[in-house]
Amino acid sequence: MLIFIIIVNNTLKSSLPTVLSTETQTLASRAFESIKSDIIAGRLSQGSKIVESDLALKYGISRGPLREAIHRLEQIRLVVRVPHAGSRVVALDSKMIEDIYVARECLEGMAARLAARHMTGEDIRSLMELLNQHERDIGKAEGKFYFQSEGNIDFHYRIAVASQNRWILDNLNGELYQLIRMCRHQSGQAPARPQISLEQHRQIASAIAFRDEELAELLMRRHISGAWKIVKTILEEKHE
Amino acid sequence: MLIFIIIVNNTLKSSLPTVLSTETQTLASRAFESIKSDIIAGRLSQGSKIVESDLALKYGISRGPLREAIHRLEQIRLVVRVPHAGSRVVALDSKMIEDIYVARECLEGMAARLAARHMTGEDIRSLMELLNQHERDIGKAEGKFYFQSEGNIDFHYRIAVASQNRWILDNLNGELYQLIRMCRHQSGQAPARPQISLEQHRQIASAIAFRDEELAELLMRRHISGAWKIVKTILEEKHE
DNA sequence: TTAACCTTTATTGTCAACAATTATTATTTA
DNA sequence: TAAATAATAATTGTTGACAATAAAGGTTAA
Repeated sequence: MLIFIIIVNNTLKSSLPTVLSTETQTLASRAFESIKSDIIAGRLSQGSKIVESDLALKYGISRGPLREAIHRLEQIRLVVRVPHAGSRVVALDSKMIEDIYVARECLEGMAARLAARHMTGEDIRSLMELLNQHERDIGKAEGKFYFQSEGNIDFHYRIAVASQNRWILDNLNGELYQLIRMCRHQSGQAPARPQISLEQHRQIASAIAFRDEELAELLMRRHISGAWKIVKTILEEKHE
Repeated sequence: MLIFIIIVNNTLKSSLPTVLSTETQTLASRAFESIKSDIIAGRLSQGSKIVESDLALKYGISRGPLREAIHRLEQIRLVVRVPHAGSRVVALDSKMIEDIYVARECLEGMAARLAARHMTGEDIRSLMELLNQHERDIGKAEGKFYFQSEGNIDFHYRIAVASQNRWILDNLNGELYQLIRMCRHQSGQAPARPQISLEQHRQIASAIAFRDEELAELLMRRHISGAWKIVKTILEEKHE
């Protein structure tokens, strides 16, 4: 039996499922979660080879459930696998990151549109409150990119949930956000322009409050393509 | 090393990977393909329970690779699985089909935009030729919904490929198109308004040829949301 | 008769050994 | 010395048996 302890940070309550961490019932699930966080945090470095027996030993389980975990990691694109030749941690290059941002742009744009359609008044109030919380966090925890970064994803996650579209939600939460996190953990953390980002979030929330689907989608798409442009320049600088 | 063989049918050359039939190397892959086509064709009916040992016996393999096949089917959403309780073939309800069409709308919209950016002159000529072929097919094979239906997906597939975005391509080709096929195979085949559909495809191709990204995306989104409206009315009629 | 509990059965989860494949190294030959 | 080839080692794919869990059915008590 394995017990997960949920640490509630009173200054920043996160609604992300990563934290709630439903006490997983099967060895494969637990291995999946462990390896996933190892990859995202960079403890398993990009492009490094994954040997089944090694990892099985490391986690104290047999190769069966570990294989299942790897297959699931392959699905969410944290691992690439070639038959008979083994699997490696994904290596994110510039093109791949661009693809991720472009996919996010259209999916989250649609999510914002649907959120404007489906969110209840209570949902919207709660969303506004989250943004206020973010504002306070920015003031307090200057330079603490981690919290800011998670808070950022938190906003986007709420929109994705509010879309009430399982495909969109699963894609964003199951694959794209993970890779964004991974990307940040490695390339010197966060984009770090919290005020601008917060302001854009406020505009999106406002459009949702006014039930302006068109505008909500438009603003979200701009917000994300803008984020990509910044990431891109950072990557290009780094490349020299 | 893996070699793809493209079989060219002279009356209807399909660029779909379903046809190129990569000679799969592993038992799990073969089982995956077999079960997938069984589900899509309705030989495994929606919502029916999947018992590992039964299927293993049926395909003459052991439970190990069969489990892997089921996991992969779960990823592409043809199967839903609950831990310790087994897995069932997905049961498509109206809401789920709507979600699929909405996801398609934004992903393919973006794909059309990107196609307008990336397609070469040769690509565009080939696309036009495909549409001419479709026109001939409509004239010839009246009522042969299968060809029309596959031809329809064929057009969309080319756009997705031309987007040069792996996420978008994989999502469409790996998950959404499969479910659309499945949906058609069951609910009395095709939407059957080939001329209108063809005309809309022509408009999209034209926008791509003019490198009008904005228009290409707009037209594609209309095309798909229009298709959903028709499917929706059919479903509602059927429900009575 | 119904509800709770226990027993049985069917099914999934896990394991360790075996087979097949690929990568590596050593050896031979030009 | 370099290239090609064969032997070896490492790793993945596959199998059948065993353990754990959940569903089904029957039994007992209120």
